[in-house]
Amino acid sequence: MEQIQPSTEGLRYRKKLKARLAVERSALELVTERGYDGVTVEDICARAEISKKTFFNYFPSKASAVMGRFDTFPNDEHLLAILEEHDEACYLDVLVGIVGASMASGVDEDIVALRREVLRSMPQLFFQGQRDLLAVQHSIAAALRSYLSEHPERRMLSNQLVDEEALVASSTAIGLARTRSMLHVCGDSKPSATDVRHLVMAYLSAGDRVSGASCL
Amino acid sequence: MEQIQPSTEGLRYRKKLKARLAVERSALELVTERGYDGVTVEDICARAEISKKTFFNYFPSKASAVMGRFDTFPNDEHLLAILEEHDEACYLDVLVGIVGASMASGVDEDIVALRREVLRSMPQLFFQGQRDLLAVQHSIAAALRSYLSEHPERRMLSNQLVDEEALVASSTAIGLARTRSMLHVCGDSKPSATDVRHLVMAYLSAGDRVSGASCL
DNA sequence: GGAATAATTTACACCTAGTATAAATATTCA
DNA sequence: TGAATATTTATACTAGGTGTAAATTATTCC
Repeated sequence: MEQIQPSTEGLRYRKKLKARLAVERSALELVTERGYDGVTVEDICARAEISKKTFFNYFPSKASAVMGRFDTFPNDEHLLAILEEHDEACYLDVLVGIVGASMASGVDEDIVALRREVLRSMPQLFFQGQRDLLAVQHSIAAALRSYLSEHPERRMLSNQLVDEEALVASSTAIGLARTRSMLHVCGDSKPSATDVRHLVMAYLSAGDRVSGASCL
Repeated sequence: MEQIQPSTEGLRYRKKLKARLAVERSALELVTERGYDGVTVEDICARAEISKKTFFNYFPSKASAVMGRFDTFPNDEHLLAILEEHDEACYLDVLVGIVGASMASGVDEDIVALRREVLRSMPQLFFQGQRDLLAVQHSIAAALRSYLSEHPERRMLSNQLVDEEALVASSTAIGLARTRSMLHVCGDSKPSATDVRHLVMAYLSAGDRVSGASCL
């Protein structure tokens, strides 16, 4: 029987876990004390007692140490497979679900609570993760290009080209995932992907209920 | 009679304009040749024959030289004033209109065409401007916090806190503006802010017309 | 337990975006 | 032309992020 994860126990593994936690905790504490821009990666390294290079072995960016990594976000083939599989639901909901699930995976309770505190008091941080989300967005756009080409019946913007729908969709999916995260962190409900989509729909259509409407 | 723009003619002004154009042209040409990541700011400076510092006097970031600046985006008081003024329309449409207008202002025909070409062949670039959009988004969020506090009747997410609505709204406005820009650049229609909002609404609701729906 | 081997960490040097400062240069206007 | 002013420049710096090769550290096999 082959093991999927090369090492899921042993000293090496435990140290890794501890180091990763130390980094996340240090990052969140420092950001709480001095704000995002008042903290450098080297500050975080110093507190977590690791080198800068090790930091970047664990986290692809400064933001990811504070905001969480997209650990389990599937690679391109896997993503496509998931889309193929969930052909009963709106693909946007599927994507928003995956992005959400990959955001806070494998992090301990403590860190999740700390991060929530930090985000509640500095909601601008919701928009710091851009660089990391870009990779996610690219994957999504690529997967959708294949998927929608092969399953035109699943398209939701039939008047646009497939490439355009993929572009708009990847952007929308990330936007919905972020909105969901904001609602979850700042409020106290945990809306489903579908809930968030409905909420945003209602939000957008509320625009038509104002006096004059449609002018710009 | 006081002049609003300190100098709208004279050698100094003309040189400025020429330099700015040279930078935009150089940036777009180089990116066409080598891709965004294959070009450094210093490459652009070399071709445009200016120093790096001058580059950053003209443009707040590398991305802004390629994608366009937000020249005329109003400052916080002005933005608030605009919102107060346009009380007949959906505030999202107002914001999307302003963002769109401030993106490609004062640029010559040539550059607009070049930029369009570049974006059509490298649509990932639509997501490069993040850093610059962040400032815009902050302004919007701040303006909305005041505006919605003083005009609760204009709120569109009455079940959430004002701060939450401001957060979601600023994010949504930027998203809509980007979607509009994508549709405009990649397609050949120029949808209005309201059109885009309606299109996205239709898009989101199309998700409910699939077989199973609602699961994640 | 100890040596060979493999995985990680580290120090170090490097690249690039972006900022600050002060000297040099160009423009304006009298 | 020359004084006042705006702009550019050279230069040096900070910070995020990457690549490389040496040094640690864990594992494994005897």
